Amino acid sequence: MKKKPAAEPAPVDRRQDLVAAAYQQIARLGFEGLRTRDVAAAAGVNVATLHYYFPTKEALIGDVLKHAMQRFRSTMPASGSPSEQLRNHFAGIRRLVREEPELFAVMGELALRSARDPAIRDLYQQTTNIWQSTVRGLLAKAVRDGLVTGSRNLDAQASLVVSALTGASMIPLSRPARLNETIAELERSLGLN
Amino acid sequence: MKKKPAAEPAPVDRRQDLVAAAYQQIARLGFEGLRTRDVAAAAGVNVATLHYYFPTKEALIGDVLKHAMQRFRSTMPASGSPSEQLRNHFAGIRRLVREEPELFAVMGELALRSARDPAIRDLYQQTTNIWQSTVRGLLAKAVRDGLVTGSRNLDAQASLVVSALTGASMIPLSRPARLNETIAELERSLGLN
DNA sequence: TTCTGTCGATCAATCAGTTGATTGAGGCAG
DNA sequence: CTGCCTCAATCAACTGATTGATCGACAGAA
Repeated sequence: MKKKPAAEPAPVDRRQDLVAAAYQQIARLGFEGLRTRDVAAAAGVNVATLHYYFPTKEALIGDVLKHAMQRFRSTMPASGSPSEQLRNHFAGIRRLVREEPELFAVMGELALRSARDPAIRDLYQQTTNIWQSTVRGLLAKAVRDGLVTGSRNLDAQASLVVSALTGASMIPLSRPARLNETIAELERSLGLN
Repeated sequence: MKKKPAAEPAPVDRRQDLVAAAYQQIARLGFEGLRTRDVAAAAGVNVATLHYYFPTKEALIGDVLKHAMQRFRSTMPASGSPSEQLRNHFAGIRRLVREEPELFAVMGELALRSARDPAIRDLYQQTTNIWQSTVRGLLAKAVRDGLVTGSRNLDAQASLVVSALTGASMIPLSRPARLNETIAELERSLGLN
């Protein structure tokens, strides 16, 4: 009665469901509040089933981590002139914060945990390193094309961009407008207007 | 043998010791790894003694929160011209990150937790609101005195400062130089050189 | 039959918080 | 001073609840 065992057209990917459930749980309650039972229940299965797909809780977290990082990389710029790409990147983050705030809650949790957990640190740092050098590369190209008011220090500019976006997206804001203001001022200071 | 019961000049403030122990524990392991027994042991007392001073774990965390926030406010600028105060503020944070990194680990934990815990949210947001408006006030004064290259939007500039410093200090950095670069670029973009 | 997926039941470990007892310092009456 | 009382502070041991993980059973598909 509680489940139709057969004739299910979409065979539901349990693995994916469990990762998604854990992801939501972390977004709402942090790692502190992550319970295997709750994750299993949210995915509509028994705890034992969770352990059928993931040997340990850590293994499940590993998959959540991969999922979050991959999701985050989708904000990386793609096409257009360098300064357009930068503006699109900023707009992409702004949109993602609005439409998918859970991602940044999870990213924040992962960022803090990366200080203690080597497995998380590797993937997290890899992602932010790519981020930083991507921004730096775009700034370099933009300067070369004479599109922005170039500073002498591209590393410093890229660091400011990454720091500001990190701080404004991953940390809960007391001032709701802060993200928009931060991005606006970032664009101004880079001469992207 | 382990303690001189009488004639003790410093009668050890247990309450303070317990808060300090919890503070260090959070800095090292996050809220996830905060165990009342470990805190008590680190303070050299029994769990029951901890509960003698703090009715619950939450009450203990409350005192840790107050301690951390008060500590953080010590970076707030004090004297000098507006632009000097801003530079001093940045230097103060840079120094504190170097000399007392635990504070920012704890601040990061509290910041994330503030999204779920109303008790933490109140104090945390109050602190960041004061921070933001202090920076904004200094920028306003600096512009009035003609000391910096003023932008039209002081709120946006203050938001960038707060976002960038938050992101560069509370989130573990993959790129160690990022904090210095961020501050340097912040000063440049505000015309503080 | 055998393999895959699922579940109810259960275990061992861990945790926050409690209980009852002990210790030592200070007050104070004799 | 001495003996008695009180009380803040402390501890060892326990409780009740929760948690991650495991086991054996069982159903359906191949």
